[in-house]
Amino acid sequence: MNRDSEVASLSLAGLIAASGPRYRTATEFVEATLRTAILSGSLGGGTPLRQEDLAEAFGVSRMPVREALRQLEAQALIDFVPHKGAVVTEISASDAADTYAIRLALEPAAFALSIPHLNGEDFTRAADLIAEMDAEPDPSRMGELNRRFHMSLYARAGRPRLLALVEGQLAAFDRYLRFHLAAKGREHMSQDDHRAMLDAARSGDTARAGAVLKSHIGTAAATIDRFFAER
Amino acid sequence: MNRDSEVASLSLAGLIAASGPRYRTATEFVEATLRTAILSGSLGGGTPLRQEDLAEAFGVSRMPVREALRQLEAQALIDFVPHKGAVVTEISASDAADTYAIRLALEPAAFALSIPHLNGEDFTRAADLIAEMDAEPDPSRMGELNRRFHMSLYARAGRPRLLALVEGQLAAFDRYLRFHLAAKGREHMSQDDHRAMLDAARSGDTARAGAVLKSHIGTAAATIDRFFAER
DNA sequence: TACATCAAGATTGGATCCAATCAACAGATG
DNA sequence: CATCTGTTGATTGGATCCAATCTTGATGTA
Repeated sequence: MNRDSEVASLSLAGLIAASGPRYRTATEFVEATLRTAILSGSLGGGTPLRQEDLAEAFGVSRMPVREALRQLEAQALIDFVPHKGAVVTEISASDAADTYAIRLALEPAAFALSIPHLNGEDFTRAADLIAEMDAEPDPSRMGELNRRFHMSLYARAGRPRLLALVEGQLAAFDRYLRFHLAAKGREHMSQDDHRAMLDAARSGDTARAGAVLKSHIGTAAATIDRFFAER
Repeated sequence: MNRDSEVASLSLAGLIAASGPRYRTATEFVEATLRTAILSGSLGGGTPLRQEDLAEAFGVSRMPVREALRQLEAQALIDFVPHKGAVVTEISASDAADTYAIRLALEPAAFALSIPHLNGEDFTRAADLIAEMDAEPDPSRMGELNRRFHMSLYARAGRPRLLALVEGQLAAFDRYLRFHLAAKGREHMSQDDHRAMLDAARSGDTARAGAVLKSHIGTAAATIDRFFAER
């Protein structure tokens, strides 16, 4: 066993032990844990993922590991290198730009479709999530809250596949959110954006909501770009 | 073996025999063949797909079948019903609307990013594909040609993940293209749209190109909607 | 010393086997 | 006659085993 694999196993050990929800199948367990580890940065880009090591770390056979890796490959989180094992895909300015281009295309569409059908309960939930984010000290939980906030505003779009795509892109964005938070200290800027989005949605102003959202995503993109440029 | 499964096997037999390209792995072979069968309509919505039957039909074990089904589930082409087997997802007006909403969001973005970098070779290829579509008598090949035409215009967007998403949506669209072709006879309408898209791209008119593309997608959506409404 | 060749190790994809779970149906019972 | 229950059959998820392929390092030679 080489050192990289040991590192991967050690990084995973905590996550595996802390596996809160109980999964229906071992494959789900492995996939969800690996995805969390990659998106949160516990498994950094370039980390090799050998099936046998992962199977041992998870206490399962190689088969659920294999299926989980396939799923992660489909989500562009890992690359398969034939006869060398899977490796966690590297993050890069260009990959981040890709994510932002997709978000910029999809999210305003989902938002516009959703706004006319949002109700009071939705607005309350979104406001609660803003408050939660203001109070949340743990940066690693920020990704989920951010994702839930955005999704709460898109939820009434009535387009399940569109929403699934958006949610996937927001999850992919988690890999970069860490840098964003690091660069912006406590990220008050985007909380202002979030409030503006909610306000616009409340008043049913679809055009303004779209403009705010695009600017929100654009600001985040610029922050990440700057981060990559500065190294 | 129940009758539905026999139908599925029979539908597949031809495709399996005609498998032109040689695949690197059995999983790829099964996945590609099943996807083609579903997208082309050979396997209609609701068809149950039992792993054992498929394994027998493909001449492989259940394992590559299982992995292929997982991939297809991730692409929303099949649903897993626990302890009942997988079934091909039903197509519906609402699902079609979902596909169109996604295309309408993603494709203009890809087009706009690509247009400034398109070169003469790209335009020639696109024009060739239009000519090919004009001459193609086989409706089942139209989907691939249509997809390649669209992708040829987006190819220079420089956003690999965005393009992968777009290509996936265009492939999903194949399931509806059959109805579109049936409704429009020889579909000269959208060939006009295709020429207009190419013209706009050639002259570098990003705004007009986007407008034409949106109208193109909107027209197709309306045709499909009408088709579903009429039954 | 550089390079070609070959053997051993590692890694994956696939096959077969086993256990757990659930659906469906027959039969009993109120 | 409706309903509940127990049993059987079907189906999947997971484990273990095997074969094929590639990488890598050692070794011999020009």
